[in-house]
Amino acid sequence: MPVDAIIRILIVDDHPMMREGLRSVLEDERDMKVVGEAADGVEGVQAFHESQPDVVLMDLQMPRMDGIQAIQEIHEAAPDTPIVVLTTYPGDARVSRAMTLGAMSYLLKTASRPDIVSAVRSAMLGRRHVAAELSQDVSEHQGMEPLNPRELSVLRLAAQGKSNREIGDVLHVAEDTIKTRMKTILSKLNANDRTHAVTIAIRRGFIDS
Amino acid sequence: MPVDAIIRILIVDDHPMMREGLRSVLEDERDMKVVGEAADGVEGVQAFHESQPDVVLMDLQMPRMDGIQAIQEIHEAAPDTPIVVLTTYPGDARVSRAMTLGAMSYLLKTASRPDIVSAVRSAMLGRRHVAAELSQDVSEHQGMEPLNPRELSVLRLAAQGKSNREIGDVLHVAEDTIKTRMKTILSKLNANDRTHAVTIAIRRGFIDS
DNA sequence: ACCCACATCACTCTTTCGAGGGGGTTAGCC
DNA sequence: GGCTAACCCCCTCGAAAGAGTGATGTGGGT
Repeated sequence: MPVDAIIRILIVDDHPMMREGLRSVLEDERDMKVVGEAADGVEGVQAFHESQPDVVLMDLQMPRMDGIQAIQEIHEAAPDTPIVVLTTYPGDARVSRAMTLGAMSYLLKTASRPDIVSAVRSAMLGRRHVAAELSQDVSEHQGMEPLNPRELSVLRLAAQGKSNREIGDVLHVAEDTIKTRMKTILSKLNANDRTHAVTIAIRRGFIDS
Repeated sequence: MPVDAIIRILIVDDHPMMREGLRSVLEDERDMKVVGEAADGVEGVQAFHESQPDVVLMDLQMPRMDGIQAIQEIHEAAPDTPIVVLTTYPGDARVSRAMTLGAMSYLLKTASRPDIVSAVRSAMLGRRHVAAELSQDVSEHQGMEPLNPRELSVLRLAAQGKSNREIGDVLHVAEDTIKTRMKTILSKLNANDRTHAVTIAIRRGFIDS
């Protein structure tokens, strides 16, 4: 560890201009240095091992491996390295997942220069932080049961315009089983019908469109 | 017009780091100058009138006034000023709309430094351009009839979990009318059912989630 | 005047949904 | 052994949805 405690940072984001902006802002700080950049999750994990940063700035929504999985892999390899998520809002479900899987902070891309800098510093001190705009939304939904994997499969197929019968065929179970699942889904998401359920699930980040 | 033909640029994007990156990249070019920045559509239109740029770099998906509307207003005020859209992919419908309303080029945020610089230069020369990843998707759907305003209203209400009867009540028409509309929607979007239609419409950018 | 896109409504018929009940099996946890 | 979670299945029934077909009105263009 260097005496001057320079904070070594890895940036993972698939937008070159965003990386450019982050690099420029962070390197303006005397005690920060960007030691690596990556454009997707796979590159990110690899770059992490190569550059051994003190902090990782990570986007979600990237090609190949998404940020969630990259967070998981990096966190497993180095549980003490703080990961700061910096992304456009993808729904409370993804925020919760990211935080559960080891993210230290969660910022929106609308964050200003000081927001970013101070998030990195706070993360180095082990302080967890979630952007105010998010924390409300996340806490609103906390306590609600999340959808389990089976329910997610059913909902994804429903989103593709499949009937309960067709979903049953795909998943090799009876149509009645799908009906039961669908009822649970509607109840968990507080949805009026399957169409509403899909809308909610997309908005909240349970499934992709 | 200055003798050296300096290209004066306005950046409109709600992500400060993205603006920072763009500014840094563009100002590296000898003949380019960023003369204004704005964080939403309202600010963007205002900044346009104040700074009178030669080119506008515009994000869609912004608070207050979105990029589509801002493009429209700027294009009405100054039809000769090229507008370069720079955004994450919001579906072919929005690309088409942006281009129709006066955008000169359409880039993805995954665009690299040279992509951006050359897009600005091309735009100055009046060359229309759409990122390759998009043009395929857009041309695939071109020729297909787009949804008209009434159909959009119906679909939006369906996405909220309303039945045909309820949609009819809201729009003050008979349930049968909604059924007819819904059939047209399903046919236009090539959807199996209303749930599928909503998924497709969100993906393609006809409606928001 | 004619065409045409848009909007509205009606009637029949079949299928699917979703609400409401009722079961049952594994597997792991303490 | 109890307990819970995640699965799976069955039945009824009324309310929707969606396919098919046809009709009327209206405003804008040419």
